[in-house]
Amino acid sequence: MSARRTTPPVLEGLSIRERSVAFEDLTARARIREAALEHFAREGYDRATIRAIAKTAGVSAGLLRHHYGSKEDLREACDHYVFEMLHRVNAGLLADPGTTAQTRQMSKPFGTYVARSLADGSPTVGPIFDELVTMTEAWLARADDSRTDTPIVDRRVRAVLVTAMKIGIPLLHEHVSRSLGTDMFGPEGDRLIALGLLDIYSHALIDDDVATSAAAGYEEPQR
Amino acid sequence: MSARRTTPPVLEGLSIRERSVAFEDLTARARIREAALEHFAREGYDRATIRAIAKTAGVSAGLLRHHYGSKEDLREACDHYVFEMLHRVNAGLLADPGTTAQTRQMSKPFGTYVARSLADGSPTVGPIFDELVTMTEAWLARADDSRTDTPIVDRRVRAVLVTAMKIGIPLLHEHVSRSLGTDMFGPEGDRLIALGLLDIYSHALIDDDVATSAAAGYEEPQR
DNA sequence: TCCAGTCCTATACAAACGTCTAGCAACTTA
DNA sequence: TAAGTTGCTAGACGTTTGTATAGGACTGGA
Repeated sequence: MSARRTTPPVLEGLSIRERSVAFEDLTARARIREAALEHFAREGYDRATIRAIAKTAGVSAGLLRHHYGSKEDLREACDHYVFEMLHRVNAGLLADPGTTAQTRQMSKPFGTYVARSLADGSPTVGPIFDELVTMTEAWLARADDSRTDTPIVDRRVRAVLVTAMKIGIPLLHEHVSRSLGTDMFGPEGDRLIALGLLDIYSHALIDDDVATSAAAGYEEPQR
Repeated sequence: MSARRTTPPVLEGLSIRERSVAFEDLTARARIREAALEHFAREGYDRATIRAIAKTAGVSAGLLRHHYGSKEDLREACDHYVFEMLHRVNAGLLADPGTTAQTRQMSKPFGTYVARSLADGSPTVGPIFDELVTMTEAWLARADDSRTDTPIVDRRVRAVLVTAMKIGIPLLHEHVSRSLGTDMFGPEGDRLIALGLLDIYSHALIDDDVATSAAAGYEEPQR
């Protein structure tokens, strides 16, 4: 297939479903992993079944066990895979921050998987959350520079909250899409969300004096 | 038990676990409901089992079925119960907005249940999300009044995002608590989060011009 | 006293699940 | 050619799950 390559160089060899390489051309082992990522992200770890994943991958349930051992081992393999993928995406973004919109689109399936895994309580995704918090913290540092007053709580705390909040959106994709009137993973929903987040992040949602007076009630433990 | 009543009048007859009435004094039917709320909120619908809920309630699995029919019916009963509770809390807050800190604490178990149900895809909690969005929308209206520029997206869209983000925090309570170094449902974590949210909501996180330039890339569909 | 209804337990059942074993076919290596 | 390794399927096993049924204990009214 020599069609014009639409994959940005940053994501070379990263995603599968969205790239030019066909799903059927993958090895069975890779197909199982892709199918597992899909099922885990969409249905969660518990609802997803070995047999359904195997069926999506076009193999038997026995082969899945042959390659990955157990369901828990399969999840760990997916976690490590996504972990490495996100690192590569991140490194690529640092080197070439131009193609943000496209990479956003490409890394989306990984994002939903991470979000779902975090909510499901996967034992190995904790470091990913911590890393996202650290990235947010560095991002918040810039905002704190152009700020006159002193924040009432540590930057780390705010980074944790912003990170968790951001992940909440794909976690509630069903209700977000319904309320938006369009699929939030589609191009229209994606645009709405991106613009909405930019607007929210660039404006204060409550008055400063209202916030400080409300914060006063929390400064000392309530009786 | 004639100890000083700590329950604010707003929540009269609302929560159970945190009130003076003992869990053992409830009818079996109520104990089952309370146990189900606890298990569904903590473990999610799939991981929670009929038998475990019955054991927590101190009854047999058969009695659970006798009172509630099926697991799905039990979930619906919990949904409707929480739905009504939140309405009463909301009505009470409108009538007497003074005891916000305490009511926050009291309505927290319901909040985590709603959050988990929304993420689990419960069929009957959709309206709750829509209602929360509407409340957020009214709340955003005040912020829009004291604003000079025109928002780039509809207020409804921003309300949806803010609502989903807020719910994301209890959904990721495990990682939030770990990153915070303290249980986010404890008094210390609760204070940190309340203050953190106030700080975040009362300040812009990115510069306005940066946002507008970034938004420009989304105004027209990318090629 | 009898009877009907309610509350409750114990046990059984069918389905679905993760896991395991046996075995076949193709390819590689000695 | 023989033996070993790898990729793969089919089927069975034991457990757990939601659900169903039979029956006991208690209560209130006729």
